[in-house]
Amino acid sequence: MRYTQFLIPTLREVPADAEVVSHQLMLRSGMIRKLAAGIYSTLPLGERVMRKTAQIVREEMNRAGALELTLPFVQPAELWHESGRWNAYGKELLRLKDRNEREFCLGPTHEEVITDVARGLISSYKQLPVTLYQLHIKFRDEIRPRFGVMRAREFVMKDAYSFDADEAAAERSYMKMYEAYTNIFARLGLRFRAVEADSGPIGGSFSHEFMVLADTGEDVIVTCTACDYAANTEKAEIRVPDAVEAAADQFGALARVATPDMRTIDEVCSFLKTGPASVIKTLVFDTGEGAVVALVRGDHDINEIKLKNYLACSELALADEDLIEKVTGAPRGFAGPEGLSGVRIIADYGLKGCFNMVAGGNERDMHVVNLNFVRDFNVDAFADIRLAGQGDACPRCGKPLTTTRGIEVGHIFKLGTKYSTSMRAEFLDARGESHPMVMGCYGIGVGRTVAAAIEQSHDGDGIIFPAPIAPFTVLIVLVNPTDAQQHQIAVDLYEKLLGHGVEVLLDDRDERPGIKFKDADLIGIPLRVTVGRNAVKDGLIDIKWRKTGAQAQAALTDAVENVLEALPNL
RNA sequence: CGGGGAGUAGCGCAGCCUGGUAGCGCGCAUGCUUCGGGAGCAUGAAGCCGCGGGUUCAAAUCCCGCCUUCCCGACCA
Repeated sequence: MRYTQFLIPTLREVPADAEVVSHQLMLRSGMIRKLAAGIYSTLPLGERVMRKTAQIVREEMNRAGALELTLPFVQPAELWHESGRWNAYGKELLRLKDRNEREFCLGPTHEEVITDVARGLISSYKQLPVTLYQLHIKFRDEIRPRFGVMRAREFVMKDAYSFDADEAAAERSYMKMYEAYTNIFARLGLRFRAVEADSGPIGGSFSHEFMVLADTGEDVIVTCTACDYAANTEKAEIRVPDAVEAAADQFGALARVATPDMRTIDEVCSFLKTGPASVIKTLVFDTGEGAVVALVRGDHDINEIKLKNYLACSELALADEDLIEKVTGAPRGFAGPEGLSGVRIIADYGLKGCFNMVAGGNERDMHVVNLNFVRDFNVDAFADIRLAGQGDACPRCGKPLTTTRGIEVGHIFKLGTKYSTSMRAEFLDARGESHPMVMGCYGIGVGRTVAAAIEQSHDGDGIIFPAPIAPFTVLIVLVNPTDAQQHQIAVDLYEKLLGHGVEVLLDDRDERPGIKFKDADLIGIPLRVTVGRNAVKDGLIDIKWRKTGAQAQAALTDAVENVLEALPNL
């Protein structure tokens, strides 16, 4: 491709509304342009990157035996009523009506449609297993789109769905996808990690997220320093500590102290000259069907997902001021476990064995000190309800966990029969009995993967594309296109490389060299070849590696060979 | 939805407080010079000052309402 015949509208300045690096660089390099919040056009350069990424995904899905198809983007409400998600999905589902007032939605995911397809086509165990996938657009009306294509409302996704005759077979399909995903992200040249994840409202027995490791990631993941345990903090378990019950003779005398206007753990701690580990954080939650009180140590954070799973409730939110007051008799900031009645109290394991604690006094401007379990208050249960973090014990081996940040680029779920049951997607087994198909679903955000790659691989000058997804492999900078000799040399090289099947971009613009070099760095093509006065004078070209900054000179006569040799190691 | 910013040329911004012919830098077009890391000079095109209402002789500027957008939070495969 000749630069003058392509369209790469690079920006010198950083667009004001781009915060994260990948977003800035995708705008500056001319890959994307914003149309509306969370809605982007993909420009020719970005399109090449997206397609390369998608193609790798496609190849690995095919290799795993999955079959590509395309499902409708606009979906009738009836299907969503069948699965029960028309009401359950919330405002993220963009609903619309056609000219006859029939209700539709834009597909945020395609379980309903694929299940409908499967029940129409599959009727016998002989047709199973089958995994179907597509690469196309999703729309989710996110509460807050942000970070460019990382959290867009409209985005390209690969979504796959497996159908099996039984649990064991479904697990094999799941493992196949797990392997395919591992291959995909490895081929894309990303540093990533598969982690155990919460399966969320979709349900199902287990789930893994594929995380690209990057400091700017939205998700925090914990990994074990000793074994291979890794999980999203939403899910990460904490080993139940060996409880050492405090002896009663260590208990101090329970006392109430005035703590005027001190509502936060920090305020109370500095006032009472103690540390947050000696405080019981008392949180009131609204489950929609009554309040629940959760207790965690002051230096710990509640994990609402764990609490929600433990309580097995469908809704869970921090209580508002009114409910707090109803439950504790005090305004926010003075809740404590002592003297509460008529409400379930769940305490985190981290509080086991703690004694002489500080907690709210359930009265305005009052806290209690030397509060002790059993003597002063009781709980309904101890459970693992806090967020795992640096130094917590690994649930598998007990060694310390460490935290890193990641960007979720893929997620695989074992769905079970949730959709096949509600939508009656059934097949006949060898004995003629009817069963719901056992399903799995598997997603990869293509745009997000590209953004994650950039997030993970860039420098102050611009993008450093991993070679497998680079829009071009080689960029020839023709320093002075008005010099006929230079021009001829560059075009010769360009055509020879094209002849070898190399994806080459020839920068034949009549621009100053500085502009060309800056743009070259910005758009991040792995290998740069400079044809300038040295080529005319001495028959030499310069080769520069974008990733390492390494440079080499080559004789014109060996140029093609030298470039070809460099390609496998990009 | 709560809190906080911002909407003025393609991009980045000033002007607004104190009302009076809409500016700067980059980019774009043309010409000359230049040409191995974002050149110089000259000339030029380009604006519904987010939208609607109000105050005023006069509104980018003051007042009211709305929209959009970004950030933090809540939420979220």
